[in-house]
Amino acid sequence: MFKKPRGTQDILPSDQAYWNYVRRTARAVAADFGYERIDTPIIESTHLFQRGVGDETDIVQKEMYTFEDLGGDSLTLRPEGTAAVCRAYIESGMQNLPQPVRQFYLAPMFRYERPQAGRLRQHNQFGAEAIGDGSASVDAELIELGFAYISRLGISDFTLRINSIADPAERVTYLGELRNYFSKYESDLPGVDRARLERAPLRVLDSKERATQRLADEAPRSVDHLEGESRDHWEQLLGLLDGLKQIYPSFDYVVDHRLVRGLDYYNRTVFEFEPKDAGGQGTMLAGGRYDPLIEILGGQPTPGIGFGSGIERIILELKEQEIPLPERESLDAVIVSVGDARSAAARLASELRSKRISAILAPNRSFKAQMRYANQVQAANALILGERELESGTVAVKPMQGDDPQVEISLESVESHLK
RNA sequence: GUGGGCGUAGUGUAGUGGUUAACACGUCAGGUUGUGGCCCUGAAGAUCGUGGGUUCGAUCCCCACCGUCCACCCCA
Repeated sequence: MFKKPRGTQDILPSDQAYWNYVRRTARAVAADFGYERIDTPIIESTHLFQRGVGDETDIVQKEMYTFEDLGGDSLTLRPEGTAAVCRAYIESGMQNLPQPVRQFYLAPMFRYERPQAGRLRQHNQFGAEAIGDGSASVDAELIELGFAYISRLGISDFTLRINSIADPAERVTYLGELRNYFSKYESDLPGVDRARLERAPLRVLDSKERATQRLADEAPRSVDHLEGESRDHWEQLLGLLDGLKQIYPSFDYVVDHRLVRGLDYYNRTVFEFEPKDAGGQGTMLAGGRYDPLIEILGGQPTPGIGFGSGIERIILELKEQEIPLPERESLDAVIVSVGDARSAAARLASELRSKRISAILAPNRSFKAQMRYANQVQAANALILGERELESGTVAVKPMQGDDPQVEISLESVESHLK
């Protein structure tokens, strides 16, 4: 028997209501903020991710679905959305559009990871990117967008954490201090963190080890190393976020000096939304500023900021919080036929559909079974067509949901009756 | 990639080293002649994840693989 590849999922009809709800909400919120949709290819040149995401990152080093096509080019199933959106920005000359260019995407991402709940090899992201404006108001806008999205979905009890990881130049000095600090306690550090200290000192900050966490709380803070513009930027952002509290009563944030991000291209603002009772793979939405990226990819120096949000994780949280979905679309009519009225029933079904009334034929079974079927599929009405109705040119309309009585109406008026 | 738990009909579970693997839900049929939802009866549906091994004999014991879940790693 064939099975779906490891870490992939069928989104069955029974789950589509969640997907529709989330995607609809994402599109609506994006529209409110003036973000327009962009779709980029599922495959990109491998080089784009090596350059954009960062050659040293885990994503590039060990999680990409990379293959050589028949022409000998190395292609990769996109592991994240930002690099491709930036590529499109450069390639399509979007610097000639009014800045910033606001775009969003709803798209599948691929990473060769070990699956877990909330961690898949193919997952879908709602992402938003604002490119071409480096001011703090854009940072606040993206954070507000993320907040609005999650809130409008009905999710509550989540935390927004923010931090600034400074500009690359400032980070050099900061990283030095950080390394010094942790080196003093090297003997107290668990093995994993000693290794991290060498490879990615920032990562030591968000270690899961208790001992490290205590040390990390007292570690030098990147926000204390901000200078000039990046300091102003940070302070403006905090002011803007405080302003959001006036407008959205439930808006709140915490500055978390241990928040870092895994992708190389981030600078300054980073942020993350996660459920309060977050388990291992809890992060619902995360992003940050990536001012160096466009230039790294060969464009003019252009600031940018964005976030990605895993739809599967959002849906897990919707289920966790038992958030009711808007009513799902149901059939207007199931047509039940008695005796040899079946072809007339088929014709009636077609006529209704041509008038955009949803209608299906009950399966060719006993009358009782057909009625049961109409009930099972939760149709609004059963339309009964038998010899009696054929003779009088009518159809019996039986409402299936409430206790309204069955009525007999002429074939011609069925359409208006159901509408 | 590391460590650990789990893997029995569509779903959720029970069960045993030895003839026909159980229950619930779901599905289908029937409970007479044209009316669903409740109820009753019956039926179909499982090579007990896959492949090896131990044994006279394995769904049950052992190993490997696959899948899934948890923690790490990483990240959305």
